[in-house]
Parts: sequence; C-alpha cells; structure tokens
Amino acid sequence: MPAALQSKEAVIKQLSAVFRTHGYDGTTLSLLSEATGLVKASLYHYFPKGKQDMALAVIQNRTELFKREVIEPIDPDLDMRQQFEIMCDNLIHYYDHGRFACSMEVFSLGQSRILFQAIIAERVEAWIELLTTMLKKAGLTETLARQRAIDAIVRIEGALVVARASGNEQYFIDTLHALPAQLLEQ
Amino acid sequence: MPAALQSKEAVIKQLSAVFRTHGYDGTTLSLLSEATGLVKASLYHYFPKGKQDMALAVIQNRTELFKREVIEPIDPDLDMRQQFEIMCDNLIHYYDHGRFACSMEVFSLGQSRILFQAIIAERVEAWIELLTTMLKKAGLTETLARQRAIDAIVRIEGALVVARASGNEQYFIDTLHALPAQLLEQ
DNA sequence: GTCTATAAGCAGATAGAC
DNA sequence: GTCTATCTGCTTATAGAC
Repeated sequence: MPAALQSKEAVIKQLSAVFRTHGYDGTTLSLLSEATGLVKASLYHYFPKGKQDMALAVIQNRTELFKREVIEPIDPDLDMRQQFEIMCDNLIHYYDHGRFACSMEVFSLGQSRILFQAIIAERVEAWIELLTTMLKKAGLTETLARQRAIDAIVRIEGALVVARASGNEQYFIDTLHALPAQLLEQ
Repeated sequence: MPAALQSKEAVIKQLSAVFRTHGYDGTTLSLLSEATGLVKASLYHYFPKGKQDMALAVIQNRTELFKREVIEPIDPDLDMRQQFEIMCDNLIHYYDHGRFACSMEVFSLGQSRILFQAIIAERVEAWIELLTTMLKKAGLTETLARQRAIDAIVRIEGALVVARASGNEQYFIDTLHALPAQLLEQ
C-alpha cells in the first residue's frame, strides 16, 4: 500500500474544524472531503463506519488534545493562581480563540445527541471533577470548589456561544482572561 | 378558504422546539411536518420560502416572547434585586427549564450562521444593552454594569450548553438561581 | 387551508480498479 | 491508500385537486 499523504491525526484535525463549524447534522461528507482533500471513498478507508466514526474520532482527539495541550503543560509547582492563568491561556488556544464551537456543544444537538450522549456527559463530569480538585488544592471547601468548577465551565461554554452569536471573539478572550481571578476570589 | 386548524403562533411554537433540538441543518421538513401535524405542502402555505422562512419566524417569535414573557412582567417599582429574581424565574420558563437550546445558539451554527448572522448579533447586543441599563439603575458604574451584563448572558448560554451536554437540567436551574446575587454582589 | 403526487438533487454509503 | 463510478433513500420544493 502507498504511503498516506497525511497522518491520520492531521485528517482528524481537519474533520474537527468542519464538525465544530457545522455541527454533526450540518456536516456532510462533501464538506469533509473538501476540507481534507480526500474523496468520500478515501475517508471510508480511515473510518469504516463513516460519519459516525469520524465524529467519534473527533471527540477522542479533542479529549486527548485537552489533556495534552491544556492540562499537562501546567507546572504543579506554581501557585494555584498562576496555574489557573496558564490553564486559561491554554484554553484560548484549545478553542482556537473562539473561532470554532466546543465539540461537547455541537455533539449534544440533533442526531449526535443520541449517538454520543454517554461519552459527552462523561467528559463534562470529568472536567468538573478536575477543576474541583484544583480548587480544593487552592484552599476552597469541597462545596465551594464544586460550585466554582461548574461556574467556570458554564462561563467557558457560554463565552464560546456569545462570541459566535455576536460575531465578536473578544467576548471569549475577555471571559477567559477574567476567569482565574473569579475562581479564587474572597 | 377553510379555517386553520391551529393558529400560526401555535405552529411556530412547535417549529421552535424542533429547531432548538436539532439545529437548523439537522431540522428536516419531515420533522417539522411530524411536529405540527401538517404535511410539507401545508407548511409552504404558511412559509412560502420554506425552511428559511420557518427559521426566521422562530427567531422573531423568540424575540417577541422574550419581551412579553421575560421582560414586560417585571414590576419596575420593585427593588432591583427583586426585579432580577423575577427575570431569572421568567428565563427558566422561557428556556423550558433547559430542555431546549437557545435559538441564538443553534442559528449561529452551520448554514444558518450565514443566513441569520446579522439578526442574531443584533439580538445579543440588544440583550447586553438591556441588562447594562438595569444594572446601572441598581447603582453600578457604566463599565461594571456592562461587564456584568455580558457575564450574565455568558452564564445563561453556558448553563444551557452544560445542562444539555451533561443531560442534567439542574445545572441550568442552579445557575439561574445564583444569578441575581452574583449580578449585584459587593 | 390542507391535501396527494411528484420532481430534481444531494445525502450517506459501497464495489472494485489501480 | 486513493481513486472513479454507482446505488438507494431522503432532502427541499412545487403543481394542482378539493
């Protein structure tokens, strides 16, 4: 077999941009074909079950990217305020400065909601747990830490929506920059 | 011509639930037909330009409903804290306890993003202005009032996403209940 | 105002050559 | 691993009867 023209991860990243712009139902194989430069039949070589497989690959890629590019680069020796600041900077890049939606948002609409409900719900809860743990390390009580963790995710998801709906990405950037102080206030 | 079996507003409300569940691209005429009990050709009687017309009617209906059921019932003689509490209770009903997405969210994805960009952006900015005005009446400075107005909308939109993605509507309800105190704190 | 019937095109998916 | 060619079904939309 001839060598692949691009790595599978490179293909998935291009799929990701399409799904996060058009949603699952709005994403067609034609759009995916155009974005990757591969014809439909070639996409089926990588993803035998078709569109559903491609969406799943995007979800898994985003989960991995989140760990690798948002969480792991945080130096645990820094004080918690600095750790949150680095995390928020990483999130700005992870979400492409607000240019694309969150995969958890788009895959909880329409047909994909039924297909991926369990895995998306799991990711939300895991993220809440992660932030809760960090906030407890910062000295907050269990109850307050959990409230603030949820609030942080609510704000990140909401900022993406408001930025996209208004056409002004600054709403996303500003929200993320304000977050570290808000998480730790009082 | 025979009498309509249901009012146009009743039809639009049923369309609304479909669009807010499936997004614009994920909404098919078959789904809309099923939800309203009208065959496709009958929908074209109400909305000559088809799906695009139906989505526009939903946007206009939501704008009107927001004014009529969220804003207008607020008694301006109450103190601002009570006014915000009533507004948030009204919002919980307006968003069907978090069961459906916000129209501004779904219509800023996929094809509909291009179709309705201008009108959706206008609605976001109008909402920011409205809340800014209310917060200034509550004694906040112009700058702080605007920041909190944006933050409130970010939280409302984010809470809808988190509730839907996690499958737990309580995240939406809790966020809305916490909002009045957060808007006015310090 | 609501319906049946139908058209043209695009959707997701597959077979098989190279 | 990538392609051309093709299938079936569903999509949006329209014509016209009642």
